Amino acid sequence: MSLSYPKKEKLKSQKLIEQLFSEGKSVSAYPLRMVYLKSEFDEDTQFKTGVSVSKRNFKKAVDRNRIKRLLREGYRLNKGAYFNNISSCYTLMILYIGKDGTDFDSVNKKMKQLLETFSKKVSQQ
RNA sequence: CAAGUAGAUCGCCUUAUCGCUGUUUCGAUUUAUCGAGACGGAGGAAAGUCCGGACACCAUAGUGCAAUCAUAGUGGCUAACAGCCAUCCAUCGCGAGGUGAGGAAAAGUGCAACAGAAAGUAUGUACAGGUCAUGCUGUAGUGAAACCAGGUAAACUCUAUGUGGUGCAAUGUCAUGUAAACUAGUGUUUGAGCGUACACGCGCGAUGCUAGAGGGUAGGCAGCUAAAGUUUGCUAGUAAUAGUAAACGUAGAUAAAUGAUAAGGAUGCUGACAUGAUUUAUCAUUGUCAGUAUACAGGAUCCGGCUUAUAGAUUUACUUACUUA
Repeated sequence: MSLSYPKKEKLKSQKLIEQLFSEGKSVSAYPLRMVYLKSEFDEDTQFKTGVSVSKRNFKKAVDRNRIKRLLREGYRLNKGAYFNNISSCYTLMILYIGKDGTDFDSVNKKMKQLLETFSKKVSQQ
C-alpha cells in the first residue's frame, strides 16, 4: 500500500458519515479516537477516511486546520504498516478529542497505537 | 544623542525526500480513469461581519415619510458610504500634533451642584419711598443668573437629508434511484407483459404494462473569478482624487487543497571570548561560539471602507518646555 492519500480515499458523503456515527464502533488512544464501520464501496478503494476536530475545543480556524493536517499526515504515513492484512472494506473517521495543541511527534506516536489496536480488533472478528 | 508626534513599507528564506490541489501537454487504455512532465496555489489584516456597492432573485398601480433607523459646521472626492481630503470653530498638549456625539434653546415639555429666604404659581430681613391699606416700588445681601433672561438637545423634542426585502446555502441547469397522482397508448382468457440466453414450448400473469410530462432527494456542472484591477511614469489639483501611456494577467477548495520530516542560512535579543577607543572600567565596532525568539492569524461570490489582533525589522517628515550634558 502506497503512502498517498488521494481524493477517492477521503470520506465525503454525508450519508456515509451519518451511518458511521449512528452504527459504527470506536477505538481510542487519547487524544485520538477512531470510529469505524464495515461497509461496501462502489469505487475501487478499500478505505474511506475522514478527519475531524471539534469547533468547540479549537475556536480558531488556524488551529483546527493545523491539527487536521497533522492527523492526515499521521494517517498517511502509518496506514501501510497496519492495513496490509485487512481484507474487508471500512469507513473510518479519526477525531481529535484533546483540548490543547500538539505537535507531529506525539500525533505520530498516538496514531501508531490507534491503528494497531484497530487492526487487532478487526482481525479477531 | 535622548524623548516624542504623524505617516509609509515589510512581516523569515533556501534545498532535499514524502504528500495535497487546480490548469495544461503527452502517453495508455477498461472512454473516464491511470501514468509522466510543465506551470500556478492564502493575508495585511484572509478575522469581526460594522457600513457602502456590484450581482442575483422576490415583491411592487402610484405616492408618501406616519412610524422606525441612520446621518449632521463648511466645501470637495467617490460607483457609493457612517469612508477619505481640505478648512473653520471648540478643546487638550511647551510643541510636532491629538480629540469633537460641532444643525436648532424666541414651538413646547423637562433638568440644574454650592451659595441664597427664594432659581418660581416664591415673596423673608434691614433701610428708604409710596398708599386709605397691601411685596406696591427701590436699594442692600447670595449667585453666572433674582422674573427677565441664560445654560442643557452623549434629556424628550424640532429641522434637513436618505432608506422595499432577502442573500452565492442567491440563482440557473443536468439528473441515477423512487412513492403517489396526471395524460396518451395498449391489454384482461381471442391475454399486454415477465421468466426460462434466443425460437418453439412451458410457467407466471391483471386498475397491469409501455411511453410522456412532472417533481428535483444523493450527487455533478454553471455562477467562479479580468476586476469601480495592480505597478510605474506624465498631466491637473494644497489634497482626497481624476485623466492618460506602458507593462502585468495574480488561489478557486467544497468533511473544504499550501502540509510533514531533515539539513542549512537570515535577523533581533542575552551571555562568553577576542579586537578597537580611552576617562582603566566603561563605551563601542567587527568577528567567533553558545542559548533563545521569529507574532497575529487561513480564502469560500467579488470589490471600496471601518474596527479589532499583531513578535519584530526598515524608513520618511517634523517637534522638544522643564530636566541633564
